[in-house]
Amino acid sequence: MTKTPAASPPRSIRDQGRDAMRRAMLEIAGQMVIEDGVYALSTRKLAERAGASTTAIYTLFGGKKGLLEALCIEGFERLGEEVRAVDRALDPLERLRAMNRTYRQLALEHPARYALMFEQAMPEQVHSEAALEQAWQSMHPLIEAMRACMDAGVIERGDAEALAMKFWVGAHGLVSLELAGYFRLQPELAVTLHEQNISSLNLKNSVRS
Amino acid sequence: MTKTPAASPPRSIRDQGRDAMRRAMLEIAGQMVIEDGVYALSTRKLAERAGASTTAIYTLFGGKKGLLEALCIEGFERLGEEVRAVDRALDPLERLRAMNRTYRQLALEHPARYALMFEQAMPEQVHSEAALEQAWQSMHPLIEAMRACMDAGVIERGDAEALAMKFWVGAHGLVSLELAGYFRLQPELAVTLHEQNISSLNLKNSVRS
DNA sequence: CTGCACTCCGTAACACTGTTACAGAATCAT
DNA sequence: ATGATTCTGTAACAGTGTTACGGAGTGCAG
Repeated sequence: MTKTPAASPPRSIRDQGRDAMRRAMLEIAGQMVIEDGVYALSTRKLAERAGASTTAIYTLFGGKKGLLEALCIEGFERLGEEVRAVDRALDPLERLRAMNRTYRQLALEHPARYALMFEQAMPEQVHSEAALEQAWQSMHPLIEAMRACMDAGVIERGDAEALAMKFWVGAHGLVSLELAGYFRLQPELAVTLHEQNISSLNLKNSVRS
Repeated sequence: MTKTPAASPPRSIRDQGRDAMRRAMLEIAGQMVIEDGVYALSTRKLAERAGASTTAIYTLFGGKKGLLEALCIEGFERLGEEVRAVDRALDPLERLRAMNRTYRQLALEHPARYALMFEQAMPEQVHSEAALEQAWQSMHPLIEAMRACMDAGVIERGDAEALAMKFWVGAHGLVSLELAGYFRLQPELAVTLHEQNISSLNLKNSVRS
């Protein structure tokens, strides 16, 4: 029940309006989260700003949980895009570093959105299969960059996916602690540890940029 | 204003009762969080279960934020104790592994408490200096174990604190993602990555347990 | 174009939440 | 014992997510 559509392309006029409304609400909701945090996002305020009623949220998203899940998926889409958009002309290893910076920057810029994606911000919210799939998708550019490094000979050949995963876990751990405030007293330590996280990939020696 | 005491030992009868009440409420609140999640912890329900009124929470903790912060600090205390209690007779490296397992197990056992400690579960909740200090304290046994490994010659000598930090960041990243459900599809991957996290410390070769 | 079936939306309500003003009770210092 | 002070319970306020219920709008047959 309350299954979110978006499966087939919109046909009727109603569905067009419905889809537009969905997009608009998602946009506004995203803004609200970014500006004032997850807890500033209430069904009533969102409905008011969108010129709709709270009921719409239930028909469009199936409640607040569904809304948050949609926001989560959207967040991963954007993350994937941003990471993928990192300059392809860069040196492979440098590109990896740039991706790392992008990842961290995105998280620090919009902590609330990051929290929405990586923590279960709501009661018993379990990330849906769709969200997990999108998260996996957003990691593909990283795997690609890892392969490029291997091809270029700056990283020892091996399982690119596993290595990307390891790298991602490290970066996430750092960002997560940084967002929670645990590097507040020594901000530059975070940067150092990020660099270490890159170094801990099987870098072939004599490579320094 | 509303500064939480606990600085000097309780003197008057009032303060004794006050302190007992504080402990009791903290205990109950902890149970509620562990059993039904952070969002099941409401000032009203807590007051009811403790046989008090919501107002007490404000005089004892300074509101819900203060209550959560107290829970957070308590969580770090317990974490520190559990990690410190890992069998000292073990092989140093094995002890490190055991600490890792304890850490992960504690997190998986009480995810809500872990989230409380490492994510900002409430609106604009910023971990207080006291909480950060307690978090740092809870890491000391790990540093100690790291030094033991260096003394035993299984890990290359170096900055034990920095290495412990690196190790902790990796473990936290893994646990955090696991709690968020990102290893749901491949549970044993988490274990593998934890093992990798240990291996990525500067292990001297030919050491395998 | 007319009816009919249907789906959606707004109003208003319900049961909650955190927080606090106010007055009464309990405790402390004198 | 008296006065000052501090705490506590009641009740209220403003805000939350959610939903039952009618009315409005759309899409499809005739």
